[in-house]
Amino acid sequence: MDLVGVGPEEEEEEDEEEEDKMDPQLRGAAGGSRSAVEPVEAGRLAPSVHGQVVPAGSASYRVIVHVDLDCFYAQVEMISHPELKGKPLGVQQKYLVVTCNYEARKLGVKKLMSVRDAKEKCPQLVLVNGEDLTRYREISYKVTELLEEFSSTVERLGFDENFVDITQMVEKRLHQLQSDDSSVVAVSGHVYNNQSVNLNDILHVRLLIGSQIAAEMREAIFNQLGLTGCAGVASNKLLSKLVSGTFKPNQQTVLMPESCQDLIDSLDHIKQMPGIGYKTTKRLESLGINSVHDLQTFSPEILEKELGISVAQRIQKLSFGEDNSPVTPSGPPQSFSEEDSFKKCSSEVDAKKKIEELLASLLNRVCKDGRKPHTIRLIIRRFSSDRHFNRESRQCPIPSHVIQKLGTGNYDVMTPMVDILMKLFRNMVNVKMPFHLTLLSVCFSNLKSLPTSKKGSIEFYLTPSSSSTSHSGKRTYTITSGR
DNA sequence: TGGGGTTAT
DNA sequence: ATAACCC
Repeated sequence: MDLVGVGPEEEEEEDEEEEDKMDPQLRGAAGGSRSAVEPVEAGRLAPSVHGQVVPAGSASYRVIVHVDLDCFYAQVEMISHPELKGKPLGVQQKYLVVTCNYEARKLGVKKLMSVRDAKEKCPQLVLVNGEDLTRYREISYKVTELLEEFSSTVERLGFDENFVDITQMVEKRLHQLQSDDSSVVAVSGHVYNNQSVNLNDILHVRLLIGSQIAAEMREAIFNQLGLTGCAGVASNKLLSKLVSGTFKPNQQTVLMPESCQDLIDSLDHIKQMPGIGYKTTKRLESLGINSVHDLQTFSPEILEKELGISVAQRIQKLSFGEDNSPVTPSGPPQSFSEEDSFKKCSSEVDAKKKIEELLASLLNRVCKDGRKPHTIRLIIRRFSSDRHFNRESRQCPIPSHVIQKLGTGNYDVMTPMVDILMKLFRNMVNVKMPFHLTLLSVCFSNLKSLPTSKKGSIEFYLTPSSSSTSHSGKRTYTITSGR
């Protein structure tokens, strides 16, 4: 029989339900007798797939996985403070609970709830301060680096999400399967909509292999870093992201192409479509567009006139589940920033103190990175009833003599930097008039690697010998006087 | 609403 | 420099 389904009679779903009720942290702490990921359920690869040649057009068919860590900050805090495990835990920034563990969610705490509301809902809630992102950032990059071992094409989205393009890895495994006669194909985790899987369909087989790779990724993240998360496997970023959230904590889901329409129909408002933000939602609503179906069927011409051709075409494609944007490798960060918000800052002296704090942390970070920033920016938020839209910034190049001093602990780099920042400050804020700021932020950008030229390094004075590589793989050199 | 990030204009 | 998007 060529059709191999993932039927409800197979025990996968029941297994998932039990896992859902378990605390992933407790399970991890219990001695690791269980895997972090769901069991695999196997079916024989259809004979017809064995000899199947990869169709020419399928080069454009990608396999993307979206990995989404469960309540990331709360997980990091529970790893740092194991005594908090099992208790309802919230991570606090100023007077907000920015995220919380599942114990707290069961008791009614939501993300971005005010501390007052959260304590009211859940008096036993334990709160830890999460304003210092250092540990979160470190662990976040460890996750990305782990995923980069699977495929170098990893794109970060925030601290807790990654997209990985595994098309090539899937192709490789597919060829192995096709040349190996005893091959067996299994799905790992859920199939969206419980759709039956057709092992004669090469796209289905690719996605199943993708589900296995996703399981391996989650297993590696759990084993090496002690973190649990969800994964979604699909043919593009949009769909992989949407499908990763369908079974929630610590589970994974694969989307077969036939269920694409059902997945996007499951959104009950355009606001939930990644890529359609606050502003665009407001403008779409004013056009009477509220549902994904509204957007699908709306006149493209009118939409283009209203939003511009770029946004209009992009979001209308999104409404059909189409997203051709590539997974763009994030690499090292493009900028470093530190910010602090507060009730009130209304004097230049006060601002200078806060700016010095932000700068000191930033210099530390930039020193560890090794690259040098060539641009510095100061961002402020003035007191206003409209909290959202109200940031201003000034930036300028960092003078080269200051750049040179970065990373060398010898000279004081604080003083010239603070001078620059205070000039930017006075450029934005008339300090002779009363002012009321509620946020200050300093950002380093335009990061450049140290001069890659060998000039000044020992290699500049050496020249590769004619038999340029030895058996050990090391270069051999003869001494020259420099070039 | 926090404390971050990105790309496009 | 700002505006939009993401978490």
